Amino acid sequence: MMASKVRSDVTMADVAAAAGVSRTTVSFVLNKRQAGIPEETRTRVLEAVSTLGYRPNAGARALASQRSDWIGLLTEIVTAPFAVNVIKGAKDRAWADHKYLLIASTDDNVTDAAGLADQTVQIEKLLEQRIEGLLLAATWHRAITVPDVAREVPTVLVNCFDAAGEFPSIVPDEVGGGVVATQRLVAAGHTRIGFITFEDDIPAGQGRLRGYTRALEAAGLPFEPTLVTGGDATALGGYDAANRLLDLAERPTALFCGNDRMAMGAYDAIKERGLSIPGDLAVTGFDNQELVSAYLRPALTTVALPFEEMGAAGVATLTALIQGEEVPSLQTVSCSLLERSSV
Amino acid sequence: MMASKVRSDVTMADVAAAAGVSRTTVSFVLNKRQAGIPEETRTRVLEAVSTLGYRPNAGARALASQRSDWIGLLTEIVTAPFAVNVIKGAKDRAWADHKYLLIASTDDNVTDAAGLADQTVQIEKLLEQRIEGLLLAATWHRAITVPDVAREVPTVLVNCFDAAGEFPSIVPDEVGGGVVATQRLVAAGHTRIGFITFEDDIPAGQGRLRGYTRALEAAGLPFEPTLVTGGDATALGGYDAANRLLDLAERPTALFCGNDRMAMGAYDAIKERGLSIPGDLAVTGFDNQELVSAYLRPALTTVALPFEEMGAAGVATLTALIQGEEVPSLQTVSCSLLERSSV
DNA sequence: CTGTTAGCGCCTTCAG
DNA sequence: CTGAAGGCGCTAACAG
Repeated sequence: MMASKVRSDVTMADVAAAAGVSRTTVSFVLNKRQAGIPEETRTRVLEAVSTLGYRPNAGARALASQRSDWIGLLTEIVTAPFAVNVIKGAKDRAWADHKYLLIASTDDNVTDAAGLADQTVQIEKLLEQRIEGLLLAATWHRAITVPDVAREVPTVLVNCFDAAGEFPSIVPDEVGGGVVATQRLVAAGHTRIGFITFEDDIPAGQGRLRGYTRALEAAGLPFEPTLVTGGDATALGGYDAANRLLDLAERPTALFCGNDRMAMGAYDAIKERGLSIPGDLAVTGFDNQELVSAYLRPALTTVALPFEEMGAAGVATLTALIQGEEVPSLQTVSCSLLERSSV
Repeated sequence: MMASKVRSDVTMADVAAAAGVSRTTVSFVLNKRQAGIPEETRTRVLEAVSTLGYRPNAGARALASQRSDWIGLLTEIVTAPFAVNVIKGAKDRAWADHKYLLIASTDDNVTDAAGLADQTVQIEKLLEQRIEGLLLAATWHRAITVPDVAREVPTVLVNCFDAAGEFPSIVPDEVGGGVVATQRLVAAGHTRIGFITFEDDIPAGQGRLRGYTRALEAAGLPFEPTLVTGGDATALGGYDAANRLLDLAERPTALFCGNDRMAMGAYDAIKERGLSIPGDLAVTGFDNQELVSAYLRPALTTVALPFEEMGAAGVATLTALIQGEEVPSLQTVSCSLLERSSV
């Protein structure tokens, strides 16, 4: 099997010739730059464009106009696929602004030198394409080290932030998410609510815990340290932590799990004791990793991370930055509750 | 917060001036086109490049050389994130060939008109960047409708195929995967192996079933229709199907589940009966959706779909096609068994 | 081995 | 309202 058709090579000059006008005129009608071009000329040009199958050459346009309309997006997509919605949000918002996304990806959740080097190379490639701005997106909310080259162009951080606070960033409202997850349980009448947190000290853990305590406080419920226990962020970690909570003399009637994977493990612990969800124990998760939460039985009520919105906000912020506007250094996007059947 | 640094604007002429040579010479050392340039000149140029922070302008280069070195990749990544490894494979292979990936994404598993239109627009944008070839990647193995514009440039299909067989395509070896998943169970000594298939008639279902029957045959085991049952491709579908199999008078001692989500449901059905995995029932899945398979308890032995390899094969095939070589119209990439703890 | 000379396809003043 | 002319940054013959 071989390649069939070759790309036509019609240029603007061809269109001009076919329409019997100058290249300037063609450029004007295509870019809607000049107001008063006779309708008749306009349609003649447009017809020539479509019959010849003319397609503007983005590279040439960028060269001449010194504007590429490209925005670069570097993401660690490969390692934590569920964050791809950032791409969707960014892409849609960019298109609406007549900007286009150049997506590059990194292999790793880099903190090490090799990863930084890889990122640098990727960004350089993006820079060679003369992107007007750069979006750096992480798969999980955390502090990152921004490669130096990123400074060559306006840069916005999505789902992450730099320790120095040098770059504008967009992050999820972990605290607010913790509040809604807990409130849902409170609303269902629970007063002894366990919280399974991460043993690692990460922004998600800190924020969600704070949300939990705030919601308790707002509801006039006491905070009991024994109801909070940590584990690693996996199903096994959740299983162990849930068992600890279920072993309590006065065991909780509801569990707020730090993430969906831990909730997956908690389900096992609960079911093993012959307890039912949500009858004996109500459960809420966090992250809405659909592969997990939607297919658990019963389906898990959880809090969705606003990846799509963060992607869109990233582009909007970047666009403003490119135009020299002032932008907030930290934006927080709220997380919403997804009601399913575990409460 | 505002944008800080502006991108420098050093051009090749600047480098030439700084190094005291002509632009041609700079171009030669940068592109390694001319063999015998004095080491001394070379280093002088390279130094100028780095002190000035020169960065080649890809657009200008493409314009002059009529080669963009870009390959377009259109994927439905957003809807089925786990297939992102296609990107990784494609990217790595492309970089090795000094080609770069321009990634675009579609919102939907399109078969409808709106989706096709969206794809068309995306491809056109890619074409304006003068990509030299196009990769169309699907998230699940199936027949797709290729937008007409794709014909303007060499195109290869990844994890999908067109009904007319007009485009070269790369697909997973579902049959082979079905064979290894079944064989693993046979190797563990099982002789009554149930198979949970998809009720929808899709390539994955057909292939995996064929693999199951072949493996049985190769092992000299009888094929019993009652041991094969279908359901929809979700945890619930797997749960129901597993229950049906477990209700059999002479129940199977092993279950090959059509995919990991169904295996997730099967686990529930098994555990509810107080049966243990793999003690009472061994289980294999398919797809290796890590969020599920790695975190199930016990971790699921499953078959991994070769996304990364398919991405790489796609780029390799496309590169050949671009160079006018003959390529096979259908390539099948083998699926490998991932041993965990459920057998 | 290095410099000169043309464009690549498009945009953009500036005249007409 | 439309055309002519120059140039964006780079590559590629072709001389020297």
